[in-house]
Amino acid sequence: MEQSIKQLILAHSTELFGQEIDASIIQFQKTRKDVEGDLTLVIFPFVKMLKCSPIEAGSKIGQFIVDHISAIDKFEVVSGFLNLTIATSFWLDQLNVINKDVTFGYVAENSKPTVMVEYSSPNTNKPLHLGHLRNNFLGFSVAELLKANGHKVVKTQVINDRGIHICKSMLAWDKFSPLNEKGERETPENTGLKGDKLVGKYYVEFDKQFNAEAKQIIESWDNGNYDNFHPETIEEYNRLTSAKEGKDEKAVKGLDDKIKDLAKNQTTLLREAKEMLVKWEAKDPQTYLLWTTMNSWVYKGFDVTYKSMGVDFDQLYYESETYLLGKDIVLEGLQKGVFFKKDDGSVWIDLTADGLDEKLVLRSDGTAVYMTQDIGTAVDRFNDFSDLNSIIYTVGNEQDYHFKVLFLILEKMGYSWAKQCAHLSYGMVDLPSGKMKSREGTVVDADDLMQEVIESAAEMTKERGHLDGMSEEERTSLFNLIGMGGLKYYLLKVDPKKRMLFNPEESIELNGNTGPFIQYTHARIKSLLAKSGISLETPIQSSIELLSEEVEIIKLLNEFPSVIEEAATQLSPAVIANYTYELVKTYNHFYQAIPILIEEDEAKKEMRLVLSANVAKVIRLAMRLLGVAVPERM
RNA sequence: GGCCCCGUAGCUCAGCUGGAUAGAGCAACGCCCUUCUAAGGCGAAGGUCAAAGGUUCGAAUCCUUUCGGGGUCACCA
Repeated sequence: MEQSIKQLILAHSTELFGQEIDASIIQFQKTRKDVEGDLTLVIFPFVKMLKCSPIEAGSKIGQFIVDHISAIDKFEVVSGFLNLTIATSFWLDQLNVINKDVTFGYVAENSKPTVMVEYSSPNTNKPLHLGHLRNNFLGFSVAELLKANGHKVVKTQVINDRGIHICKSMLAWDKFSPLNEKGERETPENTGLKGDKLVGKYYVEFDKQFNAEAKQIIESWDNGNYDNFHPETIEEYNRLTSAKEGKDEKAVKGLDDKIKDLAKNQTTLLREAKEMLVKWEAKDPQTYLLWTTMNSWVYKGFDVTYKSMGVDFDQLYYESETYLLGKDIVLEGLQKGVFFKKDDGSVWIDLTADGLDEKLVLRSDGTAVYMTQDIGTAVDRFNDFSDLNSIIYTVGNEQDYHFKVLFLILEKMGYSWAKQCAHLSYGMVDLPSGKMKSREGTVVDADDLMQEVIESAAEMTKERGHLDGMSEEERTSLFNLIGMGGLKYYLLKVDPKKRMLFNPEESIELNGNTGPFIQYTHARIKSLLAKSGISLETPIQSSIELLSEEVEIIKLLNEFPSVIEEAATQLSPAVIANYTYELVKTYNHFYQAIPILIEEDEAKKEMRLVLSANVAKVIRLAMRLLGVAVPERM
């Protein structure tokens, strides 16, 4: 509709304004709810050209549109805004079109280039937490959005399965796990613990012992006992200690942290962990066995968590398999002169000309760093998928700098696809108590949270739900659907880019802008339709009069395709969430005010049922994009 | 300190490619279930859009500065 008006004005611009006009000055917006009309044209840009008042200009253009487009019934000019009223028959035609389309709003699949969406990408040394939930729900949803917008999508993750952090858990398990009566160390089988939880337990244990050891070292330094330490270390300690003199609290804390780091580097535990990493890189059989065993526990645990989350992956990448390729590419780049080597043998890239720093890409001992493996993984992916057009990395915004550098390196290496890569950077999830810190035990475990949310949904649904005649199995799956739906919606309704606050009480709310509220509306419509027993196939006659409440709904339904497009372009599920909430609120207002089943006029009743059915359909299609299922009853 | 992000109602968030009187939810207050699921609806209340300048017919939205919060600048990942 906007397009046809635009074209009309452009085609007759000379006639109307005495000159050619630029398309950009034709600006439409939604008409305010408190004035009459469906579509508003902003008149201000035309005023100068016509040299008359906004009212005169608006009237002239308005009359012209009404004369030429039959679907525009009338117009009204209010202080520089031309409000156009669209004929009800137009809206009814739209409703019929929407009604016929079972995947209304979705673009035909695979009609656009292939996109890879990376998300989750956990370390294999500890269980998934609340931050991962935001990441996973976001990544999954963005993948769905891109599919609905016509792209072919490959969902992936890279598993950070190697590195010093993994060795820490391995070492701690090896050293500290108690033996049971059979002489076995702790395993998921003999403890009943989920694999990722067991490994995480030892990661925490490592940290505990490690800190205790560092503390002891600092104490001995404080007591003037410097035996067994390198003179340089002692010198550094003395330098840092004396620097504390007369400094404020914050500066002293910073220096204390540096002293702590210094002491940590002297611990036997860290030294042993480093030795283990070297052994691992040398493929020492015993270390390798321990590594594969413990990783397999973690993967089993993750699988359970992913299943509860309702997310999946088409292709997995393991850092342990891509870091070598990364090293090769760095060496290739060194030949090409993209990178340079320092005296100690470490390899760097100089990005100062791009306003960034020098960045390490290979350690002096030749081992890979984070960047090395990310380069390898990216190249690996484009090798694996010949039709791949771009990669979207769902990673927290604390890594903004890393990805800026990564994309720049790939570009300098001459990969044509480098410019297509994007970092879907999302904000951290804060708790009311502050930031989540795994070391301080303030993380919210993903499994625990999901379980709590489902239990809470069960409790509240038993209280107020409509569960008669439902089997135990159906109930369980309903509680799950409501609990998880609420959690996903809660995490996705906020703009991904923004840091967000996770309030445990709000996350299980059922009222207001929540997942269950939307699910409830869907269930209520389904109940209505079930009772009606009407066929929704036959088109509605366009002669029916529409109430403003009905037009409002059709208008919103009509926007759905462009909402999907916008959400996909912006990589923002929040756009979908906000739209759906708006639709549901508008529908509820209608539902409350207008009789549907009890309407005596059959044609009106049928139209309202078709309208309701399509609201339910759009709710379902929209929620599917968020990974949220909707129930038939609740 | 350099660079990046953020600041909208008591709280959590929309609105940001400039357009009409800045919107929701939660909390607090009042009303509506012998009409279809009240997990709902209606009403009232709540704002110096961090502050100050600038651009513009018009600024929450764009630019500059200041203040406040966060992130990042590792031979960690």
